[in-house]
Amino acid sequence: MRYSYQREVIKNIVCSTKSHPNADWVFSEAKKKIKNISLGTVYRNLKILESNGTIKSLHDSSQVRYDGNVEEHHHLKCIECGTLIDTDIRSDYDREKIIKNYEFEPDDIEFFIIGKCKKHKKHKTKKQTTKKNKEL
Amino acid sequence: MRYSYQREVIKNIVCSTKSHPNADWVFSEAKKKIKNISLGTVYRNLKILESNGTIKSLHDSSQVRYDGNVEEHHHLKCIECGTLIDTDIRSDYDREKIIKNYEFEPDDIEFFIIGKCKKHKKHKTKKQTTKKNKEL
DNA sequence: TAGTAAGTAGTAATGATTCCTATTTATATT
DNA sequence: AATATAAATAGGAATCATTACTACTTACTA
Repeated sequence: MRYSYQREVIKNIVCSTKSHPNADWVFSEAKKKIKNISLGTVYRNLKILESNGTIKSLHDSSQVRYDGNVEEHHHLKCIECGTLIDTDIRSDYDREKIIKNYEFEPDDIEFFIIGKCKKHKKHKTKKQTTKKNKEL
Repeated sequence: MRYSYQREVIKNIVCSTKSHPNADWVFSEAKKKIKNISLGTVYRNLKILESNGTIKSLHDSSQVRYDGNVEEHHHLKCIECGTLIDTDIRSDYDREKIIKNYEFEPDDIEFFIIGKCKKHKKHKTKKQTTKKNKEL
């Protein structure tokens, strides 16, 4: 594959944030470096970088988000604000069983815990419930 | 909520298939019963049925699919054809740890094993490799 | 049986993504 | 270094899933 400055910039943007950006955010960041970069270029290169294994894609409800952290890790997804939070949770499954029972060739997994982040959850956890809170 | 025949038909369509249909397929099935039903009605009612807990939604890369089976179960997703296959795999995580470490209120999980279904995988499993195959 | 608010049909609008094409550019070759 | 050429880009049009809008219809209430 031929070198492209645009691709280099896009890669660096995705790989230097933990914010799981979508194409549009990458586009507006890229414009800061390359004033006339086009949105199509951003989409094309994000796909290339993904098939490269340089970045990963996460399927949000209505859009694709990208992650520069390609180490296996999973996310918490807030139903209120859509925020994706990196976690260190592990998720194992019986790979051999899948191959045998479903004649399926597993390649990767996509695991989200859906719920409410600290900004949007209703109840405090027990740990946070202090005497003061109880008195209210 | 008021009764609606359209919603009833839509519910029955989703709940009587294992094909994880998208809105468009539900629409074309619904038209067989209600000739002038509108696509907007299908979308609106699918959302209502989901927030009801009557059906669940699955986020495909580019569209939303629905599942009338609301029992906890996960899916295999073929990267080649997009097919979703029901499985009996379990996926557990440490709920208390998530609550404590991330101040997150887990509500549900979304777990996909991504790979290739039997129609699209390249290699046969050991189980399927017979003497005959070896001789080819 | 009439009133009314919820639901619908039909269509326009939106938003994310892909496609198209003339132009530019990285790089291999002379 | 100059040239050829295939890959990549910019800019804009097209597509596809989904949502929004609005006048009309209908389930249910009093």
